[in-house]
Amino acid sequence: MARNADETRRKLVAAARQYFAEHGYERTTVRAIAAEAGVNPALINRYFGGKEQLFAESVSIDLGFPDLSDVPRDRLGETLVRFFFARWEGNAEDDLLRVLIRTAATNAEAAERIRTVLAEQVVGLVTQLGAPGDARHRAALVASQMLGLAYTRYVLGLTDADLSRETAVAAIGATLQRYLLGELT
Amino acid sequence: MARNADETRRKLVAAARQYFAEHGYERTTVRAIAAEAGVNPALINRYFGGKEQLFAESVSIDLGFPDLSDVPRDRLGETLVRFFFARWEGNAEDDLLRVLIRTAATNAEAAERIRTVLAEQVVGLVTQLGAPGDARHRAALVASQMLGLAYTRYVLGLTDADLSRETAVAAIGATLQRYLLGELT
DNA sequence: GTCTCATGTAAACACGTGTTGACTTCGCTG
DNA sequence: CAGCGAAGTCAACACGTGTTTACATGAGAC
Repeated sequence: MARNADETRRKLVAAARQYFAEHGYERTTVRAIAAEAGVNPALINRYFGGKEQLFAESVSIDLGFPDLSDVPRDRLGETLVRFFFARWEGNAEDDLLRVLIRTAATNAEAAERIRTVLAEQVVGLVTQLGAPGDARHRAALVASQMLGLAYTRYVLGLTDADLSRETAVAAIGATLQRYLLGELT
Repeated sequence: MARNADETRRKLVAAARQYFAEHGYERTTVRAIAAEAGVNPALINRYFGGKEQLFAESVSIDLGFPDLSDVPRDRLGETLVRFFFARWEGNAEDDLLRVLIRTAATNAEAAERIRTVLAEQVVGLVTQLGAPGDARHRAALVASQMLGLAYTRYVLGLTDADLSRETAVAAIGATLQRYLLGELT
């Protein structure tokens, strides 16, 4: 057994993300996480203080919006949808967004996290674009469409057969375009 | 103690819907349901066979789309959004849709239920409207937007301050209109 | 009124959970 | 190489869960 505290912590966080993403907070057990990490369950308490803290530490999130300054303003919506598809399907199973969407359904802290992300990052993006009207409203609209797409795809499990990638990019891109910059009346 | 099996079953189902809607499947306990119903926990097993079956029996769902035949075709989207707002905010706390959205996050059976509802009722509606292209795609788009709205409102807890009712009706109504009947390219 | 059986009660069971504390073992420092 | 502290192990604990079982009791039939 190689003894290295940092490595062990890293392995635990990785395993935690995977399990939390797949099963949500309640249904994942510390024993399963520890097993996946190849580590003793007691070490979760030693290093993180408990399941709750491991969750908090594992699920930090940054949407990491790309630089949109050189994107034509009339293609922002499409770009955003493509960006999210790429992000979601880049890392296979441990995406933090998925953890939160799944977990927020029954965990108040996770829901609060998402709200914070929306308030800080999405509202920020919208404000930066300088569209007329209430930036919060526009941000909430964008969130409702994007979280809905994420929910149907990654929680319900709808596939390309139900909604092909190209159709989604085109149709939802147009929607986001309007939510970001268009007329809302 | 009034002894009436049917009444007891009814009380249990009502309490179950409330708790499942509020906390999801995993976090609600049969003891809590029984307490809310003012009934002995053992009766859940006597009458339903267990927690799983009580859940299944409590959460049956029918979207109950209104008759849309006399709605002008260019106002279908708006009508649909208004319908959903009315439906969601009609019954205060025991809405079955909320149960499912929350629970599907970690419960495979609930996710399957929603998929069935979409496949049968939403695809049915779209087909009936006779729009060009793949009805499944259009239905999935509608679902992504409506479930996203439900998720941000009733799971994340965004309020009218984040997205006013009128803005939602107008903006999302226009989106649904396009998803139902418009050009998707 | 009494008998009977569905209805309701109470306690315990079996199990899985997160967590803890005492112990062992490795790796480094002198 | 010896000693010591950090890293890891093991077993048990305390608790909450869904469920079952044996028992009490009320309501309706005759």
